Order: sequence, then structure tokens, then C-alpha cells
Amino acid sequence: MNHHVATCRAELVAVLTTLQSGTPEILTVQNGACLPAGALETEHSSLQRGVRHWVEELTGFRLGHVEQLYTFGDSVPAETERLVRISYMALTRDSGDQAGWRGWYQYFPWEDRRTEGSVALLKTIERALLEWAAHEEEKLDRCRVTFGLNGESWNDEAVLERYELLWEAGLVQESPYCSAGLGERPMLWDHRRILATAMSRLRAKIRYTPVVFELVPEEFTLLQLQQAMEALSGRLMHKQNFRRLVQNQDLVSETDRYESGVQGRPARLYRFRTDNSENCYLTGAKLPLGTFS
Amino acid sequence: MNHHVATCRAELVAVLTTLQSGTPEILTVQNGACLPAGALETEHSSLQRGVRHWVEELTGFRLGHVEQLYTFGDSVPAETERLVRISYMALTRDSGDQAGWRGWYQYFPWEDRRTEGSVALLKTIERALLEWAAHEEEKLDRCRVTFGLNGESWNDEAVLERYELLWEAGLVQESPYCSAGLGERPMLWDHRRILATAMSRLRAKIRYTPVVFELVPEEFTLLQLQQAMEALSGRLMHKQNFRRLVQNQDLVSETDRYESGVQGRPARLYRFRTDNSENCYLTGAKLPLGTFS
DNA sequence: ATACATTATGCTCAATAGGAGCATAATGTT
DNA sequence: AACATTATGCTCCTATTGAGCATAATGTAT
Repeated sequence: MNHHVATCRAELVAVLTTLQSGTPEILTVQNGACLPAGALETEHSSLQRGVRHWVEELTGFRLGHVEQLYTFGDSVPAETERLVRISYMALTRDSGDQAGWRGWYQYFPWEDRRTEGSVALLKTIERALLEWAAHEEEKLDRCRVTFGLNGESWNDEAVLERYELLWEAGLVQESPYCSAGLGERPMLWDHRRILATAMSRLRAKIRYTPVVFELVPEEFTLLQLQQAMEALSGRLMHKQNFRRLVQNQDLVSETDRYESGVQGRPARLYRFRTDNSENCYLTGAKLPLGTFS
Repeated sequence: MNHHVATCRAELVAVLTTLQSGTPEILTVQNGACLPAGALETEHSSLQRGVRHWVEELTGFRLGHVEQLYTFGDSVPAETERLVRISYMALTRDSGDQAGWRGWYQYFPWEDRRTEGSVALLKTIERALLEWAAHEEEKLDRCRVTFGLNGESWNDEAVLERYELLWEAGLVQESPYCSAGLGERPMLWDHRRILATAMSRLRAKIRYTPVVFELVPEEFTLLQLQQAMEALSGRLMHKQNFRRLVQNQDLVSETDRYESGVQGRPARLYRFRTDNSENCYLTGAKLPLGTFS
């Protein structure tokens, strides 16, 4: 058998996330149907620069910190030229005046467990999954672990695993076997998979590096910081313990200013301690996110 | 300015790791100078299958579990065609009778902190680094944090960060400014960077998933398991506490057999509990690896 | 002005996890 | 029989963390 080196095009895909009034949002194009993407060009001196170029071209947005996610490269039988899709994650504090921002949880409503409504959705999913798994022991086990059913705990980082399980079960709209879906917004191609990968990665990352601080204002109250963590992880946490941990970590420093114009006792404003920030990214910051049922 | 879609070749690089008599080893080609690699071909139906194909072709080895690491794509000014290099990590229990296995710590001797000798090497590195950093505050800080100097703790997962720092300081042989090196074995191109990435990833992974069990025999003593963790992380740990933690995690089950032919009281053999192994990979296993000075 | 709602912040208590080391058990060697 | 050597069980102490009570400081309704 002869072997032929494949010539390919490399496509660069970006998941740019921001926090807008308590919801994580991503920058999309084509009315929310896909992520900004474009081909690697000879003019791009590196992959990262290619990503920056395309996001700026398509949305006018200049990226800050960028991180590689995953490279997909399955061959499509019909096509002659090979496509390698390299995905990136980026964060930004201010969403600017761009259009095209969409909430994470429009695409993954079951990932937001902060509201009462989420319980109902999870019940629906549970019923549908159990019906799909029928009485196959192995499938049932996967459902239990992945969705935290039956006393198993919910792992907020398993976004991709949950999406893939729902795909297999024909419960998401991209699935070829899907009839109705779960009221979520779908995406073209595998872009929702890529978004899931980005969510997983970010949820993992906020636990042990101080990346949250790239998403909140320069000065913030501890409640705002907590709510940012909650929005990203999709779960509520204990207020007093959160304060304690953040303060013990020496990650923030007090200012002498307070929040104004709200109900109740005004909250003190804090800022991220930039003097040891460089270090934290390496040595770890351990923001708390405990476990729950 | 005109833009041109770049045609590229995709190269697949594999870091295959095994444990051989208490040392992590990788499979190499060209007398240890590089990692097995090859171009993505039209016949490969997926990137993973391409990796498997090349490793088998070059070394006769069939891969088990494979995981993607990172994709490199910087353009080389001189070349017309673009090269995208996609790297993978794989593990295997038995090294077979292949040649080409080399110890991790030949390439990264400073990453092995189990022996007394490592202290001397670290002293040498510390002196050289401090000389390089001179009195620049920022550089000194990086050195302290990255190499755990001056009371900072050693982060065993920061293999790549340490390599890059040494590269900048001209202390590793790949560096253009390097005069002598540190007695390590170099590699061609950026293959030592890729190895560093794999080591970082594996060291991170053994903490919260039960991957170690893919590197030890089916039946093992708790000391063997501990020494496997120590070999991979490059640091020694407390024996009794290790036992306690492993047993409390419900990861292993006793057999009724014992080790034979060694000094001292014979140790009981254990095996990995496969009944909930699937779950552990998702819910986490938390093997201990504490911190040390 | 006073009572009350609301949010921030300080503090306690109990359970658990993790680091360090002592004590005992079971083998081989001299 | 004494001793070296390794395995295994157990205790003590400390740090971390989950849960909730108590107090402080503001705005709002009466």
C-alpha cells in the first residue's frame, strides 16, 4: 500500500469568554450559530497570531491572553483536502460594543445549577437518559456518574462528557438521532463540542489559578468575585467560607473604598494583588469550589 | 495586503512512557536524539490513528491509551510549506523487547529529586541562575518560584517552565547561548520541549486520576505503587501515609497472595479495583503527592 | 425618629484530611 | 538466638473546610 503525505488546511477557532451581568458569554458569529474561525494563512507567523487576526477581522475584537484547547483532525470521507481544526480559549474583561455575545447556558442550560429551574431540567434529562440506558448496567453507570444522579456528586468540569453522553442518547440537537432536544441553542459542525471543551477547561482553571480576576473589574466586592466564580462553575457557594478562603490566600488587598448605591451595608472594594500574581499562576491559587450533591 | 491560505503538512509526535525498574522511560529513535514522529497521511482516518501508525512503523510498538498534548505551529521563515506539529502522550505497562528506551531523567536530571545527588545539581543550577538573573528583581522572582529556591516550594508539575527558564538562561544545550549545559542529554528540534510537556501532564494527571495503574503490573505491593508515583513525580513520600490514603480511596483490593524472594516481611499484593475504575477517571482518585520544600 | 429589611462581615464548632513518627509483626541472615 | 529488614497498624497534632450563628452598617417604610 502506498502512503501519501496529506496536505491540509489548518482552521483556527476561538472561544472568547466574558462575564456580563453575572452570566458567562461567548463571542459568536452568524447569529450565534458558530464560533469565530478562519484558515491559517501564510502571513500568520504563529498559530496564536492567526487566531488574533481572525477574531479581530470577524468581530473587531483584540484578544488578550490566549490558551490552546484541542486539535481536531478527523478526516471527512468526501473531501480530498484534509482539515485540521485547532481551537483556542481567550478571556476578556469588557465585551466592548460588539454584537454577537451569547450566554453559555443558552447552549448548555443543564450546566447552570444556580437556579431552581435547573432542578426541573435535570429531572427531565434524568428520565430521558434512564429510558435510553434501558437496563444496560454500563450505560446506567455512565449516566449516574456523569450527571451526578443517585447520590453521585456533580462534577462541574465534566461539561464535555455530559454533552457527549447526551449526544449518544440522541438528546441534543446535533445528534443524528435527535427528535426534540432540550430547549438548548445548537451550533453548526462541532462548535458546541469546542465550547464544551472551553467551559471544562475554564472551570478547571479557576480552581487553581487566579484567572477569575481577568473577568471581574479592577476593583470588586468579595460578593462580586464569588458570583463570578458561581457563574463560571454553575453552582452556588457558601458566602462566609468563600470570604475566608479568598482572604487567607493573600490574593486580594483591601482598598479604602466601598460600593455605593445598593441595598444593605455597603461592601468593601478589593483589588487583585498584582505583586505576586505572576507567582500565583505557577504556584497555584486554590480558589474554593467544594463539592455538592 | 493579500492573504493566502497556508497549505501545510501535519507532523505527529508521540511521547510513549513506561516504567522500567523504578525509572520512567520514553521510547526514542535515532539513538535517543528524537521522539518517534511522522507525517499525517491521507490514509489516516484520524490524528490518533496516525500516531499509532507511525509509532508501530518506527518502533514496532502498538499503543494503548493515547492523549493529545499540544499543537505547535510557528512558521520557519526559510520554509515555504507550513508545518503543524501535533504531539501526543501514551502509556504502556511493558516495554517489550524494543530498543530505544531512555530514562526521563537523562534528559531532565534536575527533575529527579529522589536522590542525594540531586541536591548538588540543584545547587549548581541555583548558582548559575542567580548569576544570570544578576540583580534584576523580576528574573530573580521567576527563578525562586520556578525552582523552589529561597523557601518557595517545589512544584513538580512545572517541568516545562523550568526548561524554558533554563533555556533563556543559556543553561541547556538546545539554547543558542549555551556553553556547557548541565550534563543532560539533548534532543533535536523542540523534542525536549515536547517531552517536558508530557512529563508535566503526566505528573498532573497521576494526582487526580488512577493512571498510575496503567504503569504498574496487574498485581503489585503498595510499596511498588508508591515507588511508581515517586518515580513519576520525582520526589519521595511518607510510606505509612501513602498506604492510608490509597486504602481510604477504595482504589485497590487485597489479594490473598504475597510478594516473595525479598528481604524482610513479605508484602501483600493488591490489584486495581476495576469495578469502579471507569468512574474514577471522571470523578477523580486523588492520589497523594503533598508538597515539600 | 423607630422598626425592619437587607447585605456585609466576624466568629465558633465539628468533621476531615494530611504530615510526622512510634510500635509491632513477619520474614531472612548471622 | 540475636539482629537486620521490610510491612503494617496506630496515635498525635495541625490545617482545611463545611455549616451556621451573631453582629454591623446601610436603606426604607411607618
